[in-house]
Amino acid sequence: MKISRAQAQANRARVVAAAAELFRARGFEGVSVGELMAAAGFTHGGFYNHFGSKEALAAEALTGAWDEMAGERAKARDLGELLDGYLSAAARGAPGKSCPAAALAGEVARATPAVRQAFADGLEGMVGEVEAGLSGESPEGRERAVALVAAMVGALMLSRAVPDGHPLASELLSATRRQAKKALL
Amino acid sequence: MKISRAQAQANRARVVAAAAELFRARGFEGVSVGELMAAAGFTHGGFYNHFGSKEALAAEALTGAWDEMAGERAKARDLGELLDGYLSAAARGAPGKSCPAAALAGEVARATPAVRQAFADGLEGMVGEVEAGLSGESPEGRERAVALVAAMVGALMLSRAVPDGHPLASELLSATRRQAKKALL
DNA sequence: TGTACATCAGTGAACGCGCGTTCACTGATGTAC
DNA sequence: TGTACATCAGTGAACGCGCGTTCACTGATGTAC
Repeated sequence: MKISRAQAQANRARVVAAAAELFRARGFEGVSVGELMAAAGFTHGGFYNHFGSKEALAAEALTGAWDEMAGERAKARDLGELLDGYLSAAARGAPGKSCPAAALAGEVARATPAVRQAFADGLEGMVGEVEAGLSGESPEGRERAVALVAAMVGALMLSRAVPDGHPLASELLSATRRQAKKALL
Repeated sequence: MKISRAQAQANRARVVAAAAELFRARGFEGVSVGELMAAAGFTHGGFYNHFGSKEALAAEALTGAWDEMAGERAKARDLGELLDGYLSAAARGAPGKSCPAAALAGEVARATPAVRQAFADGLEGMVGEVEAGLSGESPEGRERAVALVAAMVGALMLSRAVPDGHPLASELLSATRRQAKKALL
């Protein structure tokens, strides 16, 4: 059965959205094309009507995840609020709905150029927004923003790697929150 | 052909050492049991004489990688030197020989409890050494050390994820180096 | 507006492949006497 | 010290499985007249 063009485009977007969440939750290699299509409500065969390969979808899904993150960031009224949301137990427990960098940086380092570029574009956007949130203009604002983003991503990622309930799981988040606020606000 | 017990133990150690490097360079899922054994100079069939499963080896290899890192850290004379070595272009280009956290944190978050525990043990060791290197005793030394470790790991990992030659690739390293030294020394 | 035909999104079987793991076999090592 | 036998580290073929990808088919949509 053929489907209307508008419907087909909407279906394609459903696959990208499902991928944006599943890839973050379980990694690129941890999700099969079949699961991706099933999560969007389809069978696997139609995948290649929309995407050239699984890797091509990965790049698009990454961009989608970064866009979603940018929308979340826009809700924070200042940098302190952004830090509290980013470095929270809720974010730790919901990798599929939070920062693509904290979920996928390791795999991205070994991915195709298109995926790495999409990653860098999103990361650059995050750095820019963090810089804009820093109090007071300063020539080293960019440097401070870059270092802060690294600390945020590192803390969330390490917190997830450590066993649930391990002291470091919460310490990584709270220590980075407090030290960052002390240094930057 | 059977082998002497001492030789068998040495062979086993060769496999763990090969795994410690290959897993960091290409990820747990990116290296097959056959490649691991070949890198150590054997055929794949003998693997299960030494290890219960690939995941069991992963936990051992992670511990081995952390021990290796601790040896490297001991060479730095102070925290500044440690930062310069950790956040260097050389470290960025040699994931197989540098920090297990920056190479594997993402995959560890989805690994077995034994792997996550081995990861946390090594990370705790790193935090302890960084804390010992901080100038001046302070009640918040632990907190500062935890936040610094998060920043270091995040910066190295993100630098690798971004395309080679991208401005952020070197900025992440230098910004974190400079901001850390400013805040902590 | 109505009809005939081309298009193409989605289906589900099938492909080739590499993976982790198992197994029968080998022969030097380790042990019992 | 010498001999006979059990052990077990390493080999390489084989297993079952899930993966990414391909393909013939379907039928509603879109288009030409």
